[in-house]
Amino acid sequence: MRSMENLLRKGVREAIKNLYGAEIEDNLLQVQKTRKEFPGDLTLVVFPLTRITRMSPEQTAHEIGEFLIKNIGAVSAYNVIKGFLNVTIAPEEWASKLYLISEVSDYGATPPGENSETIVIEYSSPNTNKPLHLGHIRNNLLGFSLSRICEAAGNRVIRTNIVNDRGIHICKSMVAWKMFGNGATPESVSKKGDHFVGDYYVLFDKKHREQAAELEAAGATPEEARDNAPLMIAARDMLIRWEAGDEETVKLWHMMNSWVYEGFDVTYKSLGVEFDKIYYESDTYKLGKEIVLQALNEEHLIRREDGSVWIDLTADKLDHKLLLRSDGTAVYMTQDLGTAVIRYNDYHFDRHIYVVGNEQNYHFQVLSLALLRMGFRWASGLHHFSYGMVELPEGKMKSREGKVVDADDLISEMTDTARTMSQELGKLTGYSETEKENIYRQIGLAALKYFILKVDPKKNMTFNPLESIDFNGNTGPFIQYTYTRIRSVLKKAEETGIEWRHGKENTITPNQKEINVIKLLNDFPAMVTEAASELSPALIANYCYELAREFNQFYHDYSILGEADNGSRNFRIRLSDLTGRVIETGLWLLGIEAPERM
RNA sequence: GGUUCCGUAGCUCAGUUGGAUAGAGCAACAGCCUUCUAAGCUGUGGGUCGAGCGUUCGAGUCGCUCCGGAAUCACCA
Repeated sequence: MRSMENLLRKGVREAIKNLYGAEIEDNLLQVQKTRKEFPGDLTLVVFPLTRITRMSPEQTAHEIGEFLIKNIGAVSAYNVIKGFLNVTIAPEEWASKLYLISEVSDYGATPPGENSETIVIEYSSPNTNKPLHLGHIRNNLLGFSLSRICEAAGNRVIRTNIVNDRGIHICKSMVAWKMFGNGATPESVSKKGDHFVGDYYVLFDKKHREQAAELEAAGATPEEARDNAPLMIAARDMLIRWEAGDEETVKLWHMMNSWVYEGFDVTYKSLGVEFDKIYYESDTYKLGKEIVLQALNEEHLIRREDGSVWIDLTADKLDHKLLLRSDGTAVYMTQDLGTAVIRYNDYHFDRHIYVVGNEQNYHFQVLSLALLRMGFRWASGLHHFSYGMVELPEGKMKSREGKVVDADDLISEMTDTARTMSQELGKLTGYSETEKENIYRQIGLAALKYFILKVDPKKNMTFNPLESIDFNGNTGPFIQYTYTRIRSVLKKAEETGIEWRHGKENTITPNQKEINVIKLLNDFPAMVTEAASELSPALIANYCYELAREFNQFYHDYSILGEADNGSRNFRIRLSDLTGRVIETGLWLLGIEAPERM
């Protein structure tokens, strides 16, 4: 549509010049799509022009309309309603538009060029003490989709993950395993490694609360009880030994982390997300400390009497923020400083996008400012992609209390639902069980992914585990279904030996349903660009839905292969083919697979 | 209390730099399969866009003030 809009803009510009002898500013030239209730394709908002024309909006619109009809070939009709000039583009123009864009290879994607940016995207960032849950799913899907969208918009993208593999929370599951595990392993109890370790994290919390309750009953304050419970002492003790490099502790840490990684790999694989480079906090926190100490020497920071190191951000309306503890150990911020510097040295990125929940808005404000203050100018390219939380009807998810929607469980439930539905419909005859299972998986995941990605990332979303995610209507499977219909038509066309690609009839006058689809197809490249600049997978998701819906109407009202006129039939096949390709690309940008049949 | 974000149909969500009579899906009801896949298509009902004031020819969209919800403001990550 953009190219058509530009055509109209140019025409209006000429009209104003010829009729009123005036040049017009861009912001007064408002061209938009015509709303469905009104006849026409594009609408010029005339109100802003009346200042120049010195006539009523209606009169202005009529004069410009007349001029367009006479001078712009593509414009076939116009009408005026109030201050709106609705312009109809000749159906033949849409037809030739389709021929044009259907010949473009990788339609919608821009290859990297001179002006391409290098963008590092960090997402996922799990803790290695518990399995992934629905919140992580949102993070992973957003991050992965963003990476593909940025790539399609012509950027070089590096997908990274920072694994939070050290700290007191990791030690908690280690302590619990050591004390209550009796040497069990994921293999010995046949449990996925991340779930296995996560169970000990939950167990730690349970036992710790029991101990704290005992201490409280014996007269301790709640804080004392929490801090002095034997398990908590053991965890802190283990952290100190870990930082000191104690051999036995480090060995245990390696072993338990490797269990978790094996589990994560399975989940990442079934979610279909990937990374180019994985960073570990245990590798980056030391550099963070060095950077802070160096900046301290250069007088960017403040050292208090107790030895702790701070940055003063009151000038930026923030607070004083701790960068190193009084005992010299690192905090969360310290390691993020280190990670950012390592990444810049690795990739010299133009932009660095952190896909992290909105609970950490403050943290990332501080991170950028702190780096800038320390003289790292590239830190202006840091961007916190802040997304909303996924909540349960009863509130926030809590791993420690086991109140979570587990990622693996949810994925397999989605597959189960897809299997049940598909078997009821019974359309997969001729496929092997393996092929069928793969399709169930694709459909189930599509439902889940679309459900999450269609929502504006900024907004918190509620997930009710009791209400299943839909497979009909505005859903991922609906879009996939449209794709399979198209594939089915194209396959049949091929089997029948129709050579539709050679047809380039210029005599086609498309009907309204066809035009509606072409308009949307024509929008696709602009949608990808916009989704990249807005960082919004939701734009792509909603676009795909709209396209699928529009195509289904066309599909319902007209026969494609049954069309008697060969030119018209070939045109419809071409339309279907491009729609299929755009849907496939659109879904790909969302990380959703497009099955041939379902 | 400070800062940031959110509030649109019973539910889940769209709504482009301000533009026309605020749109989808789910749920409810009524239709459409001897024709390319009915996970589809068509129709009906459902709204003081949290409230008010302001800016404007024009406000769901911008500004201000309230109301409601969330996050954050740790020598936790």
